[in-house]
Amino acid sequence: MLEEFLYENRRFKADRIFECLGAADLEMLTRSSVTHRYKKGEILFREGGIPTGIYHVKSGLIKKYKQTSRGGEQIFYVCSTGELFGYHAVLSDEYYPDSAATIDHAEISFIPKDAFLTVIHRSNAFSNSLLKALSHEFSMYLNYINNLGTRTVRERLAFDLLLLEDKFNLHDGNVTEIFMSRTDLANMVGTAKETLVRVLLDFTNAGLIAKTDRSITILDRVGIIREANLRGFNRET
Amino acid sequence: MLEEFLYENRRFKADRIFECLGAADLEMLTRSSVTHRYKKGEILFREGGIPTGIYHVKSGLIKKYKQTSRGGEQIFYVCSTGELFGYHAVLSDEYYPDSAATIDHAEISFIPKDAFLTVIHRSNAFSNSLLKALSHEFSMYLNYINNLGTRTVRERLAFDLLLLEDKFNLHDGNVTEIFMSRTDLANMVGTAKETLVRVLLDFTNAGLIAKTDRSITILDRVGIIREANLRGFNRET
DNA sequence: CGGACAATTGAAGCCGGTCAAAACTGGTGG
DNA sequence: CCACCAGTTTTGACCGGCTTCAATTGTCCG
Repeated sequence: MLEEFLYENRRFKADRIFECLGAADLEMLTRSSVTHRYKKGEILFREGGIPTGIYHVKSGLIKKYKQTSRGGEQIFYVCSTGELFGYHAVLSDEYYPDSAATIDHAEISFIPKDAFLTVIHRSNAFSNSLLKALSHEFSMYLNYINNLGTRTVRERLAFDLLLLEDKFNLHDGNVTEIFMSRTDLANMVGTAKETLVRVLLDFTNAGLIAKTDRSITILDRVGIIREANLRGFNRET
Repeated sequence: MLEEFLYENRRFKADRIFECLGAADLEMLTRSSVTHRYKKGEILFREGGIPTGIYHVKSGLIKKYKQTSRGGEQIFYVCSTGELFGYHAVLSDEYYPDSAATIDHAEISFIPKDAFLTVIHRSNAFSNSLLKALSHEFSMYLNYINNLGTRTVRERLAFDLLLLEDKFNLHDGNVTEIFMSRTDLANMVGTAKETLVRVLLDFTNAGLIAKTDRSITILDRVGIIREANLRGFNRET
């Protein structure tokens, strides 16, 4: 049931979305795309900016966030290898409603807006595939909202650690170290840095995790799941 | 800027979505739809249920909500006249991720899944129109998440009152009374009934609103906007 | 070896949740 | 028409999770 939930938290895997495309369309996309390397903390786009294309994560993690009134940032999603992002604004033909930045070194492809839209207008199958994917995404955000509105910091942190472990795991099957600054993690959980640190200490003392300054490793997965208190989270028949 | 935000909070207006349809497709939808009257509190569909079609609000208000772990409900959207709902689950071909119930008496049309999907597969223009609408919806939910995660109960309540006034206003241009139970309102703001009542009292004492038991009227719109503290809410250049 | 930044710890205070009980409302049947 | 009941709204009191402010320690890097 946790696995099921983590699955729900993966958005557009490019492979899956693109697989309904014919060879010509697929080539058009790949041919017009450009790949770049980014350093930690580079901003790909900002709230209010004009979208010019969509992004495809080759490696690394990307945080999607929104500015808060007090100057902080609220991270509401983390993209990992294979995921697409930045497509909402292109599709709705509006300004970006959020910002995106790298959490760490990353390699990202950029597909220009025109190519993307052309393919959409050409292929109804692609449109429908996107529709399905977008609709699915909603249930994910609903869970997020539920999470944010009804759970304690402790529960949310436990949950986010599981989620991040999953995201970081995608690189290779063995390492389960979570590299993320305390600030980013706090912004993701939706709490103050100080509170985050204290709960992390709790978890460490309870033997649930180990933290080596800039990385966190889950030692007792079952224990963390217990802390996340996922009862009644998803649809329970 | 508030207006702009309220605009963002309107989802699928059926008229706008359907206007790209040809006569044949449009007729197929209207012909196969059925309209019913519902009493207050009737449930249209539940979390985990199997979707069989989409809904179109003729009159009345509908709450969309998710069950919380402690048996409460978290309202994350209110549909008013003209809006469509229940389409996400149909599009993504999954179980309902949320529930929908009437807030008051309502009249609602039901369009069977098959008819809806047939039209989608037939019309690329319709698919693309939906894509655009769905994508737009995301920015709305992002704002909602931002709201929930970073603002006080007081601010959220003020904001939700403005939003509800807008929703209730759709019936006719003059009345701006908000009919909603304290419980529903609390669930919408994301707080306890008791807290909600206290803040409402505050607002009343400050002359911002008037409450006659089951209804609330905004007296000082500017004052409420100030309480909502919308600075830096949306994209600010 | 500093200097800047990140992480940690401490202490105080408030927002908001929870529990419990009273006041009020509308609806119902005698 | 009135008394009563069930559900909702309101008020009161208490407590605890989190935020905030401030200061200290730790760490990376030029």
